[in-house]
Amino acid sequence: MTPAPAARDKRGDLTNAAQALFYEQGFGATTLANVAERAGVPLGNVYYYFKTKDSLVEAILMERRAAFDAMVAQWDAIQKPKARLEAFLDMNHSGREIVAEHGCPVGGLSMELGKEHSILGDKAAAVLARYLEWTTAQFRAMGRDDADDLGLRLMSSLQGAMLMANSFRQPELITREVNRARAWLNDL
Amino acid sequence: MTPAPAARDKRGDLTNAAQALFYEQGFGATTLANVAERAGVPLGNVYYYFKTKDSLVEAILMERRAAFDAMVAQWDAIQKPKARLEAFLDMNHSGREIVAEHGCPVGGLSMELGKEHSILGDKAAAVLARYLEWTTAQFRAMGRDDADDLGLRLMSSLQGAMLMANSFRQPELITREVNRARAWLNDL
DNA sequence: GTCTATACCACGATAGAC
DNA sequence: GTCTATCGTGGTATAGAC
Repeated sequence: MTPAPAARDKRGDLTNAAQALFYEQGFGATTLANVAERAGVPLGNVYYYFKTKDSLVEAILMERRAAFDAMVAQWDAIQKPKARLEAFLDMNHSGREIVAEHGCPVGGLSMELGKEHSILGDKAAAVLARYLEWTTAQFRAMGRDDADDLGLRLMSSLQGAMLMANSFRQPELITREVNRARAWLNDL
Repeated sequence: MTPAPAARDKRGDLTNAAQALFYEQGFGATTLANVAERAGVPLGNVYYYFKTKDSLVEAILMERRAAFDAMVAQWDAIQKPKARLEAFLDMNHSGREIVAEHGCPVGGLSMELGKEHSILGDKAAAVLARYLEWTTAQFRAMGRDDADDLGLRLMSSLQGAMLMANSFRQPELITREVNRARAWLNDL
């Protein structure tokens, strides 16, 4: 048997590079040459894996959805719904530095792609909707019949805090809002 | 005396066109040819008024600041600070349809320009900061010494609502948040 | 001040050898 | 599957006649 020669996952390298660059610079400002370079792949070869730039961002949206689903799988092992939401808040808080630097990865893409490019914008919004559905489900599990309202309020306040934190480059604004949300959650 | 031949303000036409297009399509996605066409000005002539595309967006940022200052001048004629904030909320509510379609004009520019283009991003953030300063000043006039916190909370919740409303194309999300803010304001 | 023509470059995407 | 070379388009910005 020949020893397996550490097969390289070029497709994965490309989505990783693209994910980071679209997040840091935006979709429009990032060129496929940027992505290829960061992934260590020649430009021409990108097109073997992704026929267009659009299909690349679609792949990233799907990965983000999958990543969130994986987190959800962990959180759903927690007994109490309130504790699940607290875990969700913890995650939001732990990302505060990066978010203050580059904004919310999902919110940012949704905003950019939503302008003019309506097909891709809808796909980004669908990822955001998934976050919203999950938070709403937790409030419902808590027995609240205003769960829709509460879920929206939580997501909306976090999005607002992330936008302000990003505009002013102040991660503490996220800390503040997360703490407020934690207290609010306990008083419900 | 020759009758004044309805002098045309080309510079103004250009900033108006650019304002609308940057808002609808984003800064990066809008070409100077788009702007020129919408303004009814030949492409080459744009450069007589604005040396670069960047200087055009800077001019727009200044106009937005001036427009806000003009609103503020009206609101400041209102006696009670709480009523001034209510007027501010009314304005936010009245724009809900357009905001659901294209997002917050200031927040959107701040987000887009903040990515990579840090100089312009700061200028956009400065406009947002001005909104924040004004709301904070109203809470201070109400005698609250947590005015900083309250001002931030108001702006942040509005930004969050606008982002969600835009992602999902639902103006009612803004109505909801504005109503909540109104009630919150009364209970303070 | 105005406008046409165009330089110049960067990008997305393809062709085609290996 | 991989990679180089390149096409075609469309963008910012300029030159220079009027």
